Amino acid sequence: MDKKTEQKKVFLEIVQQLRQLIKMEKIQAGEKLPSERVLSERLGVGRSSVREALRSLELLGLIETRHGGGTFLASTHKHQLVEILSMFILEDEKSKKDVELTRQIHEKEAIRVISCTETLQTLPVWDSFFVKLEIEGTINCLDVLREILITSGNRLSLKIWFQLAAYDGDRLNRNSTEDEKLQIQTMLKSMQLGYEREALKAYEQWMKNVQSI
Amino acid sequence: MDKKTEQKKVFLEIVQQLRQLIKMEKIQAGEKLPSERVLSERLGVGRSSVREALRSLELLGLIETRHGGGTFLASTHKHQLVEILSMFILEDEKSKKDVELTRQIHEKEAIRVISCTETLQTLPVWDSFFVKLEIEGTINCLDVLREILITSGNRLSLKIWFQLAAYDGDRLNRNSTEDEKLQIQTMLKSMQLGYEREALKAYEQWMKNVQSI
DNA sequence: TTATAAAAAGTGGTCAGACCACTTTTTGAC
DNA sequence: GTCAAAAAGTGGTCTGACCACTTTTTATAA
Repeated sequence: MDKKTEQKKVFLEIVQQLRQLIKMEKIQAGEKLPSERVLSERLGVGRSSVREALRSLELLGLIETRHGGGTFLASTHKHQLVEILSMFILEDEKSKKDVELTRQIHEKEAIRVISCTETLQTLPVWDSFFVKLEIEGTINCLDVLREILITSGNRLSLKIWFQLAAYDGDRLNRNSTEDEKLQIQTMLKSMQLGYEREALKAYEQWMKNVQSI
Repeated sequence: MDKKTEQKKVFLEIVQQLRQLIKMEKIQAGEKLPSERVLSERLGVGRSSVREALRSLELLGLIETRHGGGTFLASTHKHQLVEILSMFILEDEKSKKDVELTRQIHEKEAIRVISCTETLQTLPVWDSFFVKLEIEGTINCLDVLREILITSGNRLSLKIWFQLAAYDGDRLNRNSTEDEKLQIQTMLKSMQLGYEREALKAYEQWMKNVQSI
């Protein structure tokens, strides 16, 4: 017998089933979920149990509920989560640092991958960043990193990065400063030319800059 | 008026109040919380509302509940946020290759960190691995990697690695072959001496070996 | 026909009560 | 003093009810 699953909490199973349902019905971000009453009937459980599962997911920011409107699959998981986490979990600096370091682990690896792959180096998107930097003089830091992660091609790493950026990326979701402009340009140019170590060096300089903000 | 807060979700306020209560009563990790019925009375809300808040905190791993026993404040850092998120992330990410690559991202970074930190290089655990390899001629691959991840000191990275290893690490949870013995020894020795690149090279050779198994 | 307001239906928010399963505490017989 | 039975305490779940709010439908007036 599978003793590990047979004693699982029921409301956790509901969470699982909800995940399955979302997958089966191909519910996209922002779209509506079945109502609580419908869910309780379809899953064969009481409405209160459904609500316990939904409230958990809401606290995680995975769904959004509108009084009288319905329940919706969240487009961006962030809202209360950061608040709750900082309230209970991320109280000590060590945890915050770990989130930042782990996010950077994925960013550095993406830079390495791109610097070692010619087909990724020559993508037009990097040039478009240069153009934007020259014309507007600045660029959204998070946009640059997101593009790097996307380009690197590891979708799982990208998903993890999204989660980490949701906690830690506030300092990055802004336009770059004058100092950063140079570091970003150096990093992108090195990446394009396949200079892995130079790209990483410029990235680390950039991140030092970010820390002081 | 503070219109932003006056319309907040009630169950979120209960979460807040619970936190206050924990602080006020100086409830330590592992200690018991008031029962659901008592809480609903003290907070002036229905028991189901209390439960919705408690279930949310349980999903985050901040509290533990024992059927018939009570609700207890979880010991710190036992939160299963990563586990929950990985449930949602890994569920629809079927690419085994991405899981493997991402797991290796974390392993490589851990090797880098140790190779650059003298206090980590000189830990006796590495020597114990050498002794075990010489006496028994083999060692559990997963044990070596786990120790590396633990030693690197990034608890979040470690948590993510555990999840990835649970999906992908079956091939690693075994004793090393004769070929691998050399690669592991080279990797560990290079790490001890601070030879980052050599350690990574040996690691990558090792992983190539793993793939063919 | 179109526009608008009223009514109805749908949905989340909350509460109260009931019953079950399990654990802890108390009781009482030995 | 021991130990088993009974009682009390507690979490787990379901049902039904009512409220507040939103969306849809319907009815009325322009």
